[in-house]
Parts: sequence; structure tokens; C-alpha cells
Amino acid sequence: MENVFEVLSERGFVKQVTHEGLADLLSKESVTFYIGFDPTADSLHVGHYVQLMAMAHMQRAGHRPVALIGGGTTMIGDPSGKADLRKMLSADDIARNAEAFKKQIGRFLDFGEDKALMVNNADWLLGLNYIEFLRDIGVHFSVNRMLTAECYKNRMEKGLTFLEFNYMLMQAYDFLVLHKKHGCKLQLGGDDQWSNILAGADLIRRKQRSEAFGMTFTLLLTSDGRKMGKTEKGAVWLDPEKTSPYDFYQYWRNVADSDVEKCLSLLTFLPVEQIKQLCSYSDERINAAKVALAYEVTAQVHGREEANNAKEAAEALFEGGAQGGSVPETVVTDTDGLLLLDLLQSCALTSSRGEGRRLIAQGGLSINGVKITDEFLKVTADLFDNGEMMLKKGKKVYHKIRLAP
RNA sequence: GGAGGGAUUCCCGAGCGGCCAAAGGGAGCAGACUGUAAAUCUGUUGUCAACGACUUCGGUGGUUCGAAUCCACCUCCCUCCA
Repeated sequence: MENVFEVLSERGFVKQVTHEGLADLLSKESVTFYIGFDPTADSLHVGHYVQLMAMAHMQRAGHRPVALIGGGTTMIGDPSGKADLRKMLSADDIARNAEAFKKQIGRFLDFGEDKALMVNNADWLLGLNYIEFLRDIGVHFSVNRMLTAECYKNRMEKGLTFLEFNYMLMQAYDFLVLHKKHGCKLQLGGDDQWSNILAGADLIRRKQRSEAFGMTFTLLLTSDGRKMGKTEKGAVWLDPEKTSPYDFYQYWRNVADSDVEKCLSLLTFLPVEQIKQLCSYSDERINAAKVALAYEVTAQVHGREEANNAKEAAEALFEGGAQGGSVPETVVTDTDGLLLLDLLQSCALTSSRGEGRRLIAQGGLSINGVKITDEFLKVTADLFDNGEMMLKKGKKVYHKIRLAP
């Protein structure tokens, strides 16, 4: 059996492990393990993607993943590492999000013949009886110790509600349930989950007198310490409706030099030697690594075809390659008297006319490569070339306008 | 339950009767430089066809020629005491 622990370590996934012996276990038998995903939004994002990669590596090595959708835990909200209380989501929203998660996760793992499982903790958490739960599970938790947990540090200053304080018990209970039902021996997660994971492993030891492991992964941070995949416009989503494949590609194409190697190891399956090779430059040759990163990740998330389209479009726009590929576009039907300023707004390139005017005044907008100077330019047919017009905002934001016949 | 402190534009944070669309920083956007990178420098950052108008400083009323600034009540948060 391939030693997946080595693979994960070498690629920089592993952050903390509950106890030695895990590497050994993983090299000897097929282990059922789980990772939980709380459906707090209607799409997975880049942060989840690292976890999915880890699951995929594990599955390739012959272990059995359980993807747990936190339909129940999301009703509580995980306070770990968070600065403030998140707004509470309605049960309906959670259910809807859970469905979206299910679909997306389904694409990254092989769910054929008992090779992987997908479960929802709403199934066992929602019906719990309060008193029974406290007597059965609550007794095993020491408030004193919970309060010292690193993950609540922020919250000890800003406030932690009793609701959220219970989150750890829920997650620990999940691990116990999966252990009993599916023989799950290992829980993985982002490093912010360390306390929750430990709690679960402890609970299993106490209640079942059996051994359970936990391991956490490096959080995908940019070199300046911020969460990867966050932009001004919000997260980078895996849902093509929320983040277009082109924008997704561009996000990776534009990562900082100092982040490429880490991203390639964590987010692609490219061999480590190849990654090292690609990243061995400190001049513009490092761009090849970024192209590889953008292409690979886009291909995994959106498929080869979309990746090719995005790559072609990028080459056409930035390197003067042949026209082709797909850039986000907006279709307009009637341009009669339409102000360019309003068109910009309807494409979400600007959020007010004022912003559009400023943009034009500062020389940051061009149409088909021609800089626009007239703030009140009207959109006319002659701006279109074969029914298409390419807007360029700043140095690298392109948006195509198609004129409907 | 008692005492005190606070809520300001995307975030942090100044302002404490007119000079306030509100300092400073961060973030963002644009320009220069460059490798679709980073760093740096410059401009810009409520809305409006705009030397003016309109809406904003937790909420509602009030005082005043004039309020983010004063008063009353309310909501939420924090600290100390119980």
C-alpha cells in the first residue's frame, strides 16, 4: 500500500497529528476517515478544495472517505477561529446549501461501490434529546478545558454564546456516530478544526474505549497571511455560476510568486519534482508555473474544456494570441441611447455611475483596445465588431459585450 | 438587577454645535514601473450629467438660524459588581 502519509507530508498538507502510529496505520490497512463540510453558503470555495484534494489523495491510496455535510452543525455555527458570531442561517437555507454541497463534492470523489460515503449530520443531530444528550455526551466534556482551547481565544475577548460553545460537542458526537456506524477511525480537517477533532477522538476513547485518530491540514494562506481565495468581491467559488471559469483561472494565474509552489502541491496532482522544477525560477519564467497551476486547478474543478477555453482566452487577451476562448460576457439587446456608464454597471464592472466616470477620467477603460475619454459616451453600433465589443477595465479585467440580433 | 463606557462612511479609528461628505491608517479602484507577480510612487474612494444638489455618523423624537456633535427615550455591545 502506498504510504499516503508520506505523500501528504511531502506536499505540505500535514499540520498536526493526534498521535504517532497514524502513518503506520495508513500504510497497513484501508482506513475509513471523514471530513466535515458545513454548508454555510450555496457553494464550496477554495478553502474546501484543499480538503477535497486531501480526500482524493487518501482515496487514491485505498482509503475510504466519508464526506460529511454539516446540515445539523450549521444550525449551531462553528466559532473556531472566527472573530465574531456569524449570522444565523435558516433551516431552509441550510438544506438548500447542503444540496449544493452534495452535488459539488460528488464530482471530486469516486462514490462507486462503497468507495466513499456521503452523510448529513442533520440526520442524527436534529432529533437529539437535550437531557439525554447532556447526560450521555455532555458529562465527558470539561468546561475548564474547553475554555482554554486555542480556537476560542478570540472569542474569550469578544464574546462567545452558549449556542456556539456547544459546537464542539456536536462535532465530537459526529465522529462518535461515524465511528460506530461506519467504523470511521480518522478525522481530517483544516487546522482550525484541531480542537474539535481532538474532542471527537477523546470522546471515542472514553465512550468506546477504542482508538481514533485526527490530523489537520495547513490552511491555505497567502504569503502575507491572509486566507487564500478571498477577493474584494468575496470568495473564489467552485460554482461556475458564482465564479466564472475564466475568473477562476485568472485568480490562480495571478497568485503571488511566493505562493505558487504551495498552491501547486496542495491543489494539483502534479508530481512534486515537476513542481519544484517549475518553481525554481525567480524571474518571469515563474509564470510557467502559474499557467500550470491555473490550468490544472481549473481543469479539475470545471473540466478540461473550460480550462482550455479560459487558457485560450487569457492568451488571446494578454499575449496577443489568436482570438478564442471564453471571457465572461453580457448580452445586450437594445443599445439605443444606452450610456456606456450604465452598460458598465449592468456588467458589474462598476457599482455606480460615479465610479464609471472616475474610471474613464483616470484612463482606465478601453473598448476594443481604444481608450475611452468621453464619460458620457453612448453605446452605438459602430463600437461593435461582428456584434461583439471587448471592454477592458484597468490592466486585466476583460468583459465581452455581445449584441443580440 | 446595579454602576460605568461605547455604537461614525467597506474595516479600524479621529471628530464632540457651524470651517464635516466627515482626519489618519488599512482595504479597494485607477495611473506609472513590471513578468497578467511582489514592492514602490501618484491619483482616487457616498449618490447624482456634479464649481451645485441630495442622502449618510445605532433608532426615534426634541433643543437650535444651524447637530455626527447638546437633551430625552429606545435598541444592541463591552467592563466592573451581583
